[in-house]
Amino acid sequence: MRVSREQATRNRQNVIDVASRLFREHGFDGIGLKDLMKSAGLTQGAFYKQFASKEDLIAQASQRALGGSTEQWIEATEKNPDNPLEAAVAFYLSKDHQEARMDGCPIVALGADAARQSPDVKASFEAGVKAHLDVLGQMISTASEAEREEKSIAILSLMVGALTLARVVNDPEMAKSFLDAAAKKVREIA
Amino acid sequence: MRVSREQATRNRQNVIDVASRLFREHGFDGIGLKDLMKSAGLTQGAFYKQFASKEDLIAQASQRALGGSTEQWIEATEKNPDNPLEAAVAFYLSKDHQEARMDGCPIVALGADAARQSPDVKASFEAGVKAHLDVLGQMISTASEAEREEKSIAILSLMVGALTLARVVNDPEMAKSFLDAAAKKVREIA
DNA sequence: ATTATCTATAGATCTATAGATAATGC
DNA sequence: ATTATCTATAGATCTATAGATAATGC
Repeated sequence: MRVSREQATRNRQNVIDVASRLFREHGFDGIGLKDLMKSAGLTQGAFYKQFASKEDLIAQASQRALGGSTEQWIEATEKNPDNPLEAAVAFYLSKDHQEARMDGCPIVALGADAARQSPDVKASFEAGVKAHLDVLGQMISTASEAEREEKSIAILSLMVGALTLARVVNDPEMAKSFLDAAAKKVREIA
Repeated sequence: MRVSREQATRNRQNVIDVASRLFREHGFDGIGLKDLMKSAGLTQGAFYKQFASKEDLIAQASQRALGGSTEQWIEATEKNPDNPLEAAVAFYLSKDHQEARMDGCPIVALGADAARQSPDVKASFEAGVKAHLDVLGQMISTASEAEREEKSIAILSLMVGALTLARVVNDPEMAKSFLDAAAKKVREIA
């Protein structure tokens, strides 16, 4: 039954990956450790050798999710170096992203949940939001540093808010109008 | 034990009110029916004579919360008829609102939760979001109807996103910078 | 007679722990 | 000898239901 330390590390990383996706899909309270470990190909009993508590996993999975999200922004930048912001808008404010909660932005998928969590979990989100703002800041050409920061905050807020609104309504056309209106304003701000 | 029909109606309304607040505080999955009914001064056994299921209450409490939120926007308008948008910004993008999850905007407090719920619950949110946009639209002086709608969407998105970001970080100064940057951009958009 | 609420409970699920097992790593 | 994972379980909590109770409303 015992596996090598290397395999145990891989297992732990896999649990964090799986959790970062399942939490985004079902919320922190919407998925239990039994189902979560099963999705990672293990049983519930293996959990507590790897993590101190469910909250510990929540903090680590949040960090992982935010890191992956920052990575997505950077990839968008690299895909279109001449107009990185346009590339970011195209992926973030898209129907695909709206429907792909499990692989999408964790700030939107788990923002309301995170606001109720411990400082440890919020620390994961704080670091992730900072990283997002840094990446966004590099996409903006502006005069002063203060203006760069303000614009980054406004653009991230606009995009997070629009995707949130798009996901809480039933009507697909209304959702699209939220994403489109936000995209237009992002371009005006930048 | 039995109470009058009038009292039963009052009890049901009270349960919906209490739920609309406790759900915002703890999330739909973060509070059980036992604690919820206890907070309303009843026992769990009384629940199913009043509601078909927990999901039924979630839909009704969401509708109540969104309605109350729209009401807050209208009150802000009435408090400062000369500059209603400034009044709305002052209450929505404030430290008080950031800290008052239980009585604040349900789109921010429950947006991520609502995205995972049934069409019935999303219908409550959709109607509420529409009402918010209508109230916001009346605060904006603009040339065309299309522009009014786009601006309303952008402003609501910006405010929802900024409050979400403010609530997921630990650092109070960072939170304040999110609210302030959003307030500045809302003024520029309107 | 009806019914709003109560107490009690069924059956499922939750987090966390205990002890067994078997492979690793010294 | 150590330990990663397993099965099994404790104890709490979850949604939902059943049956008793007592006040309403006909």
